[in-house]
Amino acid sequence: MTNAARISDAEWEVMRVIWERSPITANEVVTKLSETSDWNHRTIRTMLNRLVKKGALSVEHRGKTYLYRAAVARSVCVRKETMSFVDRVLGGAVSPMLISFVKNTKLSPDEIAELRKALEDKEK
Amino acid sequence: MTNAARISDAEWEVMRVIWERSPITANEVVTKLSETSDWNHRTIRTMLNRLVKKGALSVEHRGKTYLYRAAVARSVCVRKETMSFVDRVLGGAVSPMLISFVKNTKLSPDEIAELRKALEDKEK
DNA sequence: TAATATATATTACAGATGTAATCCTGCAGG
DNA sequence: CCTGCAGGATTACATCTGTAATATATATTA
Repeated sequence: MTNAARISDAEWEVMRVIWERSPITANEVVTKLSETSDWNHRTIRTMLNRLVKKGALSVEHRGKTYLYRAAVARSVCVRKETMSFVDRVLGGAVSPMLISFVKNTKLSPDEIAELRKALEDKEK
Repeated sequence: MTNAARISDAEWEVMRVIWERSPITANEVVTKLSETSDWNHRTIRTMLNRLVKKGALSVEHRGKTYLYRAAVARSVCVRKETMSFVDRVLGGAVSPMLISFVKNTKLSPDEIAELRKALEDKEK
């Protein structure tokens, strides 16, 4: 799927579950999402169908049930959404956002170290 | 406006112009946006109206024209959108995004320095 | 003063989204 | 063998969004 359709807010919720444990049945998705949301199972099925139609998921007939699996890489979708976010909300300016996040987010020592290293590599 | 309605993608474009130079007339918004988009002026007016209805803008009758000004602070909206983005797309995990951005974004030496400084402050 | 230009107000309309309800169908149980 | 149930397929429906078109009011100009 080179140019996947846009994934909506609610659909991201579903995709995150599927990226975490793919392949997965509709029922498993419903069960998993019940822990964190109060969507009706019909609603979840609707989103699964739409995601298939959008090409973000693929289905495989497995007995009486379908098996869903992600058809687009999480990293690709994340990157795309991030770019869109940076353009739309920040007007394309990435570094103010980075600085603001570094200042306002709790980061572990490891994460700080990794960021420093990335910056050093960059400076060369 | 404590809890403003959601600002849509296209509306962000308009809001960015208004935050930059508020108060501003509809015409000035149209002119400004013509530089970067090819929206019909009708379209822009529609968005201005919707933004007023949403409480994101306020209007003041000034002669034959209206003067628009932002009714919500940019920083508040940016923060809100950012939080929503981090939750939805990253599942709440900020640092992988930061690292990925540092690695993949062109940053000026000044920006790098500022980031390093923010990290140092953090380490204490 | 009537026509024209300009700005605002109202209406339109299709596709996306959130949120399901209803219909259909094959398998398991009585 | 018939029936209800678990799942999938189809349909629903109000809002929101993108993208304007049409209508109306007002100000300026001939």
